[in-house]
Amino acid sequence: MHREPKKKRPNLRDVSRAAEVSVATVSRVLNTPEVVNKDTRSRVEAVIEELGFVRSAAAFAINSGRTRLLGALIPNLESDIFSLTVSSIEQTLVEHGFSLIVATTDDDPDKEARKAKELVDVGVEGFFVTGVDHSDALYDLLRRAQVPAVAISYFDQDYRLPTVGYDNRLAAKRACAHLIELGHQRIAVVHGPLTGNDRTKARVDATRDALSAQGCEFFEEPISVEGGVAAARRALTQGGSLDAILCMSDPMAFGVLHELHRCGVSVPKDVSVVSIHNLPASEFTHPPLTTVHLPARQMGKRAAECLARWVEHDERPSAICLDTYLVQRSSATSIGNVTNFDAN
Amino acid sequence: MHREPKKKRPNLRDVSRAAEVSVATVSRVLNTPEVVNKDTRSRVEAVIEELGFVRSAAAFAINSGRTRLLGALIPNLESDIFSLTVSSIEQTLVEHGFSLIVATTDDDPDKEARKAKELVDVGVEGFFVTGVDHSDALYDLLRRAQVPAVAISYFDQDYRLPTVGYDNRLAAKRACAHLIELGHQRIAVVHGPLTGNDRTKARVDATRDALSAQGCEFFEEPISVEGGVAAARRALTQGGSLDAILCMSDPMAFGVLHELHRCGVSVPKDVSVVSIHNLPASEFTHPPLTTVHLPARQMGKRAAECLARWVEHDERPSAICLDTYLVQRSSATSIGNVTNFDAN
DNA sequence: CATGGCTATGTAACTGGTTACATGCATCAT
DNA sequence: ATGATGCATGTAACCAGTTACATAGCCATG
Repeated sequence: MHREPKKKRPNLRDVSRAAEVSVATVSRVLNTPEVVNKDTRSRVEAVIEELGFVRSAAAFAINSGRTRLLGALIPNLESDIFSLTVSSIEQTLVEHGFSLIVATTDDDPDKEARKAKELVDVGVEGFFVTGVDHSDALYDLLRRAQVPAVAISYFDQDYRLPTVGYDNRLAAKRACAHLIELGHQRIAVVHGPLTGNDRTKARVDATRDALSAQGCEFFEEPISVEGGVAAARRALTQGGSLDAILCMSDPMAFGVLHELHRCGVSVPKDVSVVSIHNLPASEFTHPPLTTVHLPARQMGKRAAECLARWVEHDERPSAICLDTYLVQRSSATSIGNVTNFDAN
Repeated sequence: MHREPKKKRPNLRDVSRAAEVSVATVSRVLNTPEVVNKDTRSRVEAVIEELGFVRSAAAFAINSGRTRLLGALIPNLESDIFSLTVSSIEQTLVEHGFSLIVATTDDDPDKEARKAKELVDVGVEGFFVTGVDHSDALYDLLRRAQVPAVAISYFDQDYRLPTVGYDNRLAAKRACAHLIELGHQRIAVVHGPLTGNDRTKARVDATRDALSAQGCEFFEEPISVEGGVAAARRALTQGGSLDAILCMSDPMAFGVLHELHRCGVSVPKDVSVVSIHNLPASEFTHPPLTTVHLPARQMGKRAAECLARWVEHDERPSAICLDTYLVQRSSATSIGNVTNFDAN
């Protein structure tokens, strides 16, 4: 009763009939109002208003070949790691007149390929994918559907898709360099799963190289605060004595800090903690976290601009590498007043 | 050169020609393969594969009237408050074969109406909106476009749209009741902007009622960790002596805890802190945060199910109220050993 | 052998818009 | 009076699919 009987949505023909003009004229009122006579136009507009006409997106798309839809394939939305980027992508795309479909993949290439297929099926004109490890099915789809895609969170000049991201190896190296500079020798490296996550892989690889002269042990747990707690617990018990903990991702560092505090380990006095990401929350941990800044928002913006331009003007973008830099706060300090010998 | 000349995507007619069958047969292979002869089918499938045919989403949509797209209008994605819900919505929708377009509104009803228009223009079959304060333009659009919409993060049995959420007033009352029970008298209430945010409004209203017997002062800052820091600073300086701080949202509580710690105020010994939301991070603050749990994930799931069913089976859902409950951790304690008189 | 039913396929209309081209008509210079 | 120009509008084809209906071939039944 408070909901009218839901009659069929009126279409262009209905409007043209009611306004006693041709469909072409109605279409013109919609698309190029300036070419139609003022009186006719207002009459048509009145009818459109009266009938509550809304143009069918599908019919528009079938003619223009444009859906103004882009899709983002991201591991998840629950962590700030990606929600910041997605947020930035969405805000930037609006300026270019695109809407964004989000699809989560759980870092599973097969799931990613399936979701990509669904995105194509609903008509996206382009994609964002995360990282550079993807299933053949995805590449195949991109080729067949001729849909542009840019890869984010990673930089690789030579990758088959344009990448917009940062050098994950370098980011890890910056963190390592800082720890080395501070004189740390026994370092626990806390990281997320290596399968399906090329970002983590690259960082862990670079870390292994950079810390080859130091003693370091690796602890793998899920990328989450809980994961950080678990890793810290393991590092504390089985890891013997530690100078520092290096986290490959801020959420894990939050967990590490929490667990160290709970165990009465003082940061940075007893153990230094350094991480990678510089999420907004990292400024407000106890103590504030020293971490390598990854420009998540900027990356979203740049990637969105690239893909928008690619789709609109058919200009394939070239790879973009964004800067990372260490943000020194107070969770890491020199091994300090006690034995501060350095090997070389 | 590494990118083929981008010839036009093959269509149904191209396939039918190459396979020497009619368009109807190709269409049948796509939609009801069981009715077509095995040999014919495999021949057509081979051609589809060979030509790299992908069916046009727009053409499919124009016939079926189905786009399988839903839209979510949410204030922002940067905070866990919404990203948890959106994540849950997305995961649930996949099971129903829908894709999700996200659009952020910054709690601005006009921006929301504009984005809603864009969503309709790209063809969504349904909406999620946040809260119950919206512009007339939005309601008008929903009516004209005949697009179902459910409102989340809020419960109101009598609202014009079905709501799937929780009782924000009750959530605030639970927090207040806890503080009263613990004997707190001088309470600073930290909250986000009241304009355009009905959730905050409802909570602040309920708090004002519940704490009418206590002394309480209100501090408005942006809903963010920084906002919490700013609010705590103001509360500490201009607020005189305080028993407790009640935060209307966890991110603000994180800032409050941080600032109190920085100022050497011990929680909960000197000041108790209670909040509303129970974000995943709330378990890992210092000290762990006592907060009223709002079922963000569950809400996303339920809302997604409602809207999916509404769109598919034309069953308008009725409002759903999810439970909230206090999670006691260690940021709030009885006013305790010192003067613990209660008025009634 | 005609009839009926079944299966597999084709023809053409239809979805709801856009748009190339045609037309009608007023204005203006010749 | 005549043709050129330009504006406003209409007609019908077209986009890429789906689908109602028609048809053709085959086998079984009476």
